[in-house]
Amino acid sequence: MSSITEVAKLAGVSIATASRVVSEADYPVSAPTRERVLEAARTLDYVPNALARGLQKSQVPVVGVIVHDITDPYFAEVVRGVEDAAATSGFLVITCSSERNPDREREYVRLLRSMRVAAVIFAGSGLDDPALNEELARHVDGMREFGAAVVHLSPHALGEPEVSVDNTGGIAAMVRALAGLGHRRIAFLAGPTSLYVARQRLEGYRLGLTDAGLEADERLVVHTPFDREGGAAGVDALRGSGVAFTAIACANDLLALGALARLAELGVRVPDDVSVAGFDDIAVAADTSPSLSTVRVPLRELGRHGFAQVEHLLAGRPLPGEVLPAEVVLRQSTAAPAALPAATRGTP
Amino acid sequence: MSSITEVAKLAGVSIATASRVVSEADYPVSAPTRERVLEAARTLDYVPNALARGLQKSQVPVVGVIVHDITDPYFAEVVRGVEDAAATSGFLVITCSSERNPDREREYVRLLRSMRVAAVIFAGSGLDDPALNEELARHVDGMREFGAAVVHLSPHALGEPEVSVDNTGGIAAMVRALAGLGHRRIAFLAGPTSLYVARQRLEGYRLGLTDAGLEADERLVVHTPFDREGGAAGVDALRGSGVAFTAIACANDLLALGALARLAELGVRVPDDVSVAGFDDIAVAADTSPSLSTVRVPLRELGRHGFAQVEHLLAGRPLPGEVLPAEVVLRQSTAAPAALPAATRGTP
DNA sequence: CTGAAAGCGCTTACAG
DNA sequence: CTGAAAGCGCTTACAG
Repeated sequence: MSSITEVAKLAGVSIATASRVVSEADYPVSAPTRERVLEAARTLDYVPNALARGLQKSQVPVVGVIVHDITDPYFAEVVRGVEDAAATSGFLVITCSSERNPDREREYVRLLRSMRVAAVIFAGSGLDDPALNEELARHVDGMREFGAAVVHLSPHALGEPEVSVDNTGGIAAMVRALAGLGHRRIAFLAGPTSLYVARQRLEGYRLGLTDAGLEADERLVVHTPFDREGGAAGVDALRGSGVAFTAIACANDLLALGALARLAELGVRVPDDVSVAGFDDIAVAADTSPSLSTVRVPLRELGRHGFAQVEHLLAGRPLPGEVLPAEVVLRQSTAAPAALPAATRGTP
Repeated sequence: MSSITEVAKLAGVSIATASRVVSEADYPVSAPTRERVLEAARTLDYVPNALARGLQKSQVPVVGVIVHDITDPYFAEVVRGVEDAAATSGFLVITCSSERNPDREREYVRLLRSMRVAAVIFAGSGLDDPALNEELARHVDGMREFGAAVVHLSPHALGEPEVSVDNTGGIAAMVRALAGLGHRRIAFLAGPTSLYVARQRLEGYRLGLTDAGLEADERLVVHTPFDREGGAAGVDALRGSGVAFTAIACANDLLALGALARLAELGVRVPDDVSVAGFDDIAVAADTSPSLSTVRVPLRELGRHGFAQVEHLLAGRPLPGEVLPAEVVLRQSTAAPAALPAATRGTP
């Protein structure tokens, strides 16, 4: 693997000049000299050493993305958005599936620091874990100190996210849509209590209820983990409690998928017996049967904007905070409640 | 951010000694000295600079994974396996969604080379593109030359994959299973012709047909891209051709998902009117309705074994090539063909 | 067991 | 416009 020294030698110039040419530095080099260096680099198949350059600059063109789990379609989509934007700028993307495990998260941040990555994007929501957050704050300060950009894509303990999605408004809109179909008893699979994003969505549920003039009933709110199993467990909890409901809004699509599967097992028809709605609009939401009504969140966009913010931060001109819109998408899993007299359907 | 120089100073030793302690070098250092260095590192919150170390060693503890698309559940699962194994060894994982685009793939490999990553794992299958493969071969040679490990997880132009999955055997087993249910006319959505992995699976289809004593009919084989849209298009092509079939085997789950969706739109009942089977067993396969019969491939395992191979390669002791088993999983999307007299059902 | 020194491959004031 | 030289933070023969 040839180094800049060899390129310089072949071109008959100093390594300083060679460096200026190949690194596209903003520094005058005569056209013929430049051409000779470029030619030498080409014939030697020169690939600059990013580590040497990074050591100099205390920074490599790499962005780390901390996600809950890359196999969760939500995060895969966000990471893809980051990747696409990053590729355009010659940045590489490191994915870190922390499983929301403080130890794993800690370890990943440590490794990213040791790599002197130019930026870290926290794609997952913050956990309400004071000890972890304190340590994270230390690391984040440490990273910013040496010039790294830190960007959050969802609510967390350390401040406002730089880019995020309208969680509260999105869920509220879905609840209003369900109310608009005639539902009065709308249950909510709220996800874990310890996650800030889940709290925002729960707030959205309450807001939607208020907007629709419906009364809140805490027995209709079930907390479970944010996955398929949680959705199934939520359905069981709801049915076990004996409380009446005609629709289930879910804080994310994975919960809705789990709920759909469990209801099918139980022989409960969707949407005939109960309506189900998700949140996120991951790719499979359109492929389930019945297809899932949900709230579309521009996830890839979220990743792209996250990286855009990184670039602005690195350039010293941070963009103002940004909240991406969420939009209700009604598919087959929601309908007017069966028990309702036809006349009242559709009037909220 | 403190450096080893400061640690050495605080501990009152040379940087050589400090280095030997913090890098856990295999070199004798007296216990009390060691303790003082460790103590100093702790109080200074010392995080070693991986770039400086990597510059020395011409290698950083990072593995790049080239995938088709991280939002494709197949690849997300493989990457997760790599990540889990890598984390155990203190390696970070860079994901590169190349979209099977030669230019993107080229550019990613170049960036990975410039980063001096310790290894590159090609998770996606090879493309039959001579120009690209020639260039890839050059890069791969270049990487191996400076000590990087290169591992392939599926068939490609440059040789046998180090770790892979029994594509041919898996599809053949599924075809035999369908024949076992009584199907005689089994169509095959084969994916793209230019992908080596698709060719292996097509071979598996033919093998399964032969095993079951069924005749091949080329009109039953449809080539489309490896995604949902391809599955829908495949169904249309099959129906448009007017050829008779009672089952559709698909070369991957995404095709099957697309087929399922299109059949539902068309009012064709699955499995009553036609059986559908996939390949890979991605997470959603169990959640569709009807749930998808498929071939389970240990994807996370594939990623884990891929990284294990990387470590062995880096240690200079490559593991022998390995083919992971694939296993038929029958769910709701397959059944005996309706037209068949009950007496003959189940006998192949 | 300990340390002084060279060197990994770049970038960038500084001098010309 | 060009180049000599210092330095980024480590590791590792080499000498003691």
